[in-house]
Amino acid sequence: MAGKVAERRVALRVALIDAAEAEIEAGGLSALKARDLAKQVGCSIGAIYNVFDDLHGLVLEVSGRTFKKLGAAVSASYDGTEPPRARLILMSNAYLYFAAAHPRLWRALFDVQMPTDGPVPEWYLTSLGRLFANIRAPLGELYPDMDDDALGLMTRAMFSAVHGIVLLGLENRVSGVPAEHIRVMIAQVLSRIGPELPE
Amino acid sequence: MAGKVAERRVALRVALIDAAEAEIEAGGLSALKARDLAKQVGCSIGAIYNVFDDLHGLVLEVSGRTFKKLGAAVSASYDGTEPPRARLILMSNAYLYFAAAHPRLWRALFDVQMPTDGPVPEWYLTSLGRLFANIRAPLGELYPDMDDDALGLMTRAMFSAVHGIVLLGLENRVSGVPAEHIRVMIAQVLSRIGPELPE
DNA sequence: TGTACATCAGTGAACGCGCGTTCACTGATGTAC
DNA sequence: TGTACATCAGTGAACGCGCGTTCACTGATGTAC
Repeated sequence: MAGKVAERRVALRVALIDAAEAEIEAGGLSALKARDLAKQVGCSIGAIYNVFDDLHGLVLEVSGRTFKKLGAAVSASYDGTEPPRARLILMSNAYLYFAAAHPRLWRALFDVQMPTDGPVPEWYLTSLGRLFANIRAPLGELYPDMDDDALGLMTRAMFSAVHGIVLLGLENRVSGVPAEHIRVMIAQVLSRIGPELPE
Repeated sequence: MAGKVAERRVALRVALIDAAEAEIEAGGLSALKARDLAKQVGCSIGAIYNVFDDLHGLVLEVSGRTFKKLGAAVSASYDGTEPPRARLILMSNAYLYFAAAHPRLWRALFDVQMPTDGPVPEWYLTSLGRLFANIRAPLGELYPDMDDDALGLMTRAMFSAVHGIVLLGLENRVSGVPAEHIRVMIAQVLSRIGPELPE
């Protein structure tokens, strides 16, 4: 049974990621404490550092997981038969509901300090790329004459716009409102996105 | 000269606010340290607490100032004769340029912890109200049949959308791009905001 | 199968650092007479 | 104007706390023979 130790290592890793996720979901990134994690999974503080380089590695692991779930939620929100504008709205609503259901995990996605040396990790770019591809397709249908660069910018613009509406909508500060209102705001903007208008 | 002491108090307050602003502009909210401030204005650490309850009060003061400047920049960006869509774009660009010129002060605006008891301070609501009024007017021209509630939501939606585009655009993470590209993204979205479209 | 040894997971007290805030003290400023 | 006193701005060393991370030690697991 050469694997008994290795198995335990893996189990500890998973347990720690689970615990970190729960911790972040409950109190946000800043609520993640080594001592709490150790208590929650029933190991010593030192054991964490046998399995992770530091807490930050743990946070990245949680964020990777969150991003995958978010991508899955968005992908599952449409079936591809909808007209493009409707599809954009469906995806945006999926984004909104995910963010509303897991506000702190979602926030953590944008608050994690990315490693400063070898830039943004691979899983991040992959997940982001997948998300953007989902948005780009209907925009391509909507604007068949747009060239690739413009479409790329438009994709980022649409994502950012929806993100902004969800972000400020979920905060109490600027315009904290019920999710239903946020849904309306998204629809207000997206359902008015048409061909370019003069003036 | 009953005022000599009082004058010094005021001068110290102002110097501290100036120093805090410089500190935040240079390194973000988290770079604000009591020791640095004291060194910068040439007073002792304790003197800060003679004039402010705590560092947080100082941060609020800086944020109030930033918000005023931001509002002034947006207000100055149009003269009211432009067609509404063009005016929205002018204001958005002013917002973008302010954020790009003072990214950390601007970020601090959204990151300051608001007092938990008596909610958001008065200056914040006033500044925000003024900003929203600027946006609401052209939207009202654009959608004369919209009722007040819908116009309110639309105002928040437009602000949030532009905010999102600027926010993610200025970050290196999701879609860090030169300001010129961000300008294009804003225009792409805003110049397509028209009447509601079927489907 | 049994024994001796090596490895490394596991432990948690202790280290180290950053940093906001306090507090006992001092001396300049202002007031009373 | 001069003197005695009170106030309070100003000082900076020290407190206190949180918290990530280390490290010397232990004991279970796996390996060699």
